[in-house]
Amino acid sequence: MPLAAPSAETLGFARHDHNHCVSEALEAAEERCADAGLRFTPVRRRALEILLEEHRALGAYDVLERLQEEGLGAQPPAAYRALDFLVANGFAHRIERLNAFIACTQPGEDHVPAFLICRTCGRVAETVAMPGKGVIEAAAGATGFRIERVLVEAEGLCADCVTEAGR
Amino acid sequence: MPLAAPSAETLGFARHDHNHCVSEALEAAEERCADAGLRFTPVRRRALEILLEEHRALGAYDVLERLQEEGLGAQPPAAYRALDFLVANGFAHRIERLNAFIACTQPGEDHVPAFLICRTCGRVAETVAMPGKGVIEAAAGATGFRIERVLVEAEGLCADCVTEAGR
DNA sequence: GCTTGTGATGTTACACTATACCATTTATGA
DNA sequence: TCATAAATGGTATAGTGTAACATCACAAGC
Repeated sequence: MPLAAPSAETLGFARHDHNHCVSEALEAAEERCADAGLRFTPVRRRALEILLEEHRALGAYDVLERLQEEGLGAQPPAAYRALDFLVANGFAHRIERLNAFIACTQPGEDHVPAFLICRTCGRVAETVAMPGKGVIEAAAGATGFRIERVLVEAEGLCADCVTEAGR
Repeated sequence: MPLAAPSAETLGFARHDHNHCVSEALEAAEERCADAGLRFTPVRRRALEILLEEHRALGAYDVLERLQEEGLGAQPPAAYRALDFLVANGFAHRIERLNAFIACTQPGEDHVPAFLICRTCGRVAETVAMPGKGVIEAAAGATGFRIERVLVEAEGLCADCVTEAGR
């Protein structure tokens, strides 16, 4: 990520103050866990921080590797447990297409997340599936299917990579 | 699948003549391959047939197991190659949520498939994401992201399992 | 303070999913 | 018929995920 200003990186695909974005998200998570009576343990906190550090999806083993460097859990279950906690409580999402995880950019709000995955640079942006579940609800309703969770993932090229490819 | 009539099963979640549904799909595939100059080899044909036999998503190793029984390829690559061919040419879809494959119920037509996955009985129905890619296009457009493929998968309970659970 | 129960963590071992790589065969067109 | 590309056969291994059990830490109640 070649950028001039040290603290300006890309959120999803838009510029923003990343340091601030990370610390703020961590504090918010801390607070929400306290309110909800959830234990925001060191491994969980660090796992979230690792995910927040980049707007890419990281594999469980990528996260594990970094946790290991700091003596926080050495085996796969450690990473999976922390990640499962984050996903279950809305602090992170699992990107099925990539078998990977990414920090949620709008935790706390109840939403149907949708992801834009750049197949070239690997960056991922989270947005919201516009009409919510509406997309598929009609079809589901007709057959009596009760939707509990919807997963929307789009694959393609981000603006930067489109430009790159156009040259 | 406890059903009275032998040839009536469930397409997605709706009743239909399954034998007919299988043979028709196979013939259609045969024809489309001939037209497109694709080679519909025995392994590929049989792999599609295996998928068509049930309206569930089968793992690559499930398919492999059945292929082995008939001497059509013994190693994982055999199954993955056949499945990749089917997916690449629109005869089947990959369900990311399940790391599994399912026969396409509307081959030939250009569509954005959406799946209803019952988390209890494992059956999967294919429908169409109503406003097509529209769901996510707005957000994508704003950031200059160029969508190439959209994946929509809903998880929940099918009508039968809702009834079951309600008891 | 002690106990006790619950949830979190540590650890081993293994199951499942997927692909890189190279050899061989088969079909197709020049 | 030969050259080429595509398909298949096969080995080995990489990558992803979890079951099962032991242990530990913490908070609630005695």
